[in-house]
Amino acid sequence: MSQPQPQTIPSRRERAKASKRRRIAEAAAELFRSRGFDAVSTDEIAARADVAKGTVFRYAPSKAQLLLLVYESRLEQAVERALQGLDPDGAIDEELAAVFLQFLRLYDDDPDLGRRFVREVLLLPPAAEGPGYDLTARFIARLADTFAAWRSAGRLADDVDPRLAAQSTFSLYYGTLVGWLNGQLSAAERDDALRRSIALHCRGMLAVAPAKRARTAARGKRP
Amino acid sequence: MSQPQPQTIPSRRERAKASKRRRIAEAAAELFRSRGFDAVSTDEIAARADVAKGTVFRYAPSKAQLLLLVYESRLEQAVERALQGLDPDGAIDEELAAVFLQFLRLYDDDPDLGRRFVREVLLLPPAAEGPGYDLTARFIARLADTFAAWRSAGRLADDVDPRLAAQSTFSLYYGTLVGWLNGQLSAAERDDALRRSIALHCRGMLAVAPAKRARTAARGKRP
DNA sequence: GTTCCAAAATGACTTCGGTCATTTTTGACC
DNA sequence: GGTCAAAAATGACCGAAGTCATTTTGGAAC
Repeated sequence: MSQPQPQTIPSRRERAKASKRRRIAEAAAELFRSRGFDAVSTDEIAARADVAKGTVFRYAPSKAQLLLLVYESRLEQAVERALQGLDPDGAIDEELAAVFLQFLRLYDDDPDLGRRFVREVLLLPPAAEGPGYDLTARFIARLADTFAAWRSAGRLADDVDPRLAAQSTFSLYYGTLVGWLNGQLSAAERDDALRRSIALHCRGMLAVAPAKRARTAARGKRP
Repeated sequence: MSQPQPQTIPSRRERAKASKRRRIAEAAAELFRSRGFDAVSTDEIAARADVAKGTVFRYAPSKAQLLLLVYESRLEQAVERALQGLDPDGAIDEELAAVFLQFLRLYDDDPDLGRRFVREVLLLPPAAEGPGYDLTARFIARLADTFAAWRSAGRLADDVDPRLAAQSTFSLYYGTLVGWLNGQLSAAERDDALRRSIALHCRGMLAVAPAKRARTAARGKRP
């Protein structure tokens, strides 16, 4: 991706590390999925990955962060797939909905684990370091580029801030995701809510067809 | 509020419970604020509240949920104040921004603790029971009523779904809150981002002044 | 005042996440 | 092969969250 992909084979040490990371991630994924996050101890994960307990904590700073290992690759793939799949000429609201619907589907197979992940990791690691930690931030930046392109093509109003638009759209997605994970929305309602809220949001951003934009009604003063 | 306010004095038992709840909440609040969530143990909280450790867990199912006790009353007050303060004739985007800016200010005094609260509690208690737990859901329902009133007054487009509009606006607030708590936004940027994203969102919902609404451009087909 | 029971409180105990001093492995250099 | 320092792995240990069998309390009924 951004790595220049060195052709040299990584050292034995690097290979061993990669292997351990993978084993730990897989052990955690399997155990979490079969028995649930809380019911699995880090000792079990270590045993299954065939490493000592302390080693687990060299690859993830806490049990919660193991969820990042578990979701990392799927998330990265989903981001690539979604952005790649964008049709530059498609209706903006539909394209955006298509992107985020893909993200929602990531959690379909195990919503409970998804909830833990969203809660513990995606939101609020104060200064988490490493690869794919600010994955969200990087995605939003790329989405902002897309908005900028749309604007350049004259499809969005000139006064739309691409960065803000990207952030806002993500917020709408996130709110929908949470509503579903919390059990307030069924999967179908969730998809519908996402589509409609994005469509609504886009309405204010689209370039008006030929001439004057409808002007805001009722401008009051705040006391 | 919704309680019919029984005039009879609560039984001794009820009074004792209320007192304990208050003592626990206060002890937790003071300790968390002075030393931070992680550095405080539940034993200390119990000692300060002058109850046994087990008692703490009768009033909050986990340490994290103590944060709900800590924030509960401030949150309820803020909701009332914010909704009360709404000017029905004010500009819709500005009124909404004013409401949510008040919520943001709740966390100004201790953003770290706020982050813990938002992370642990506001989001994702699967089936939390009791008073003020679905506080968010109830607030959104009331906000939806406000949107419905605006629409009835002809100030919003007829096809706006009040419930969805309320949910979406809340999502924008939430996203902004998280961005700030995560340190990506300064307090000033946060306020600005909130105002602008709400304004943008409202643009698509406002009733157009006199006649035809600008029609969506470029309708593509999804493959 | 006595009886009785359900609700509440208690604190010793268990379990598990996370640490860290010690040991082992790796690979560079000779 | 031998030496050495840095990186990685290890697992005994620690502290604190949360549990639960037992005790205490409140108050209703008599």
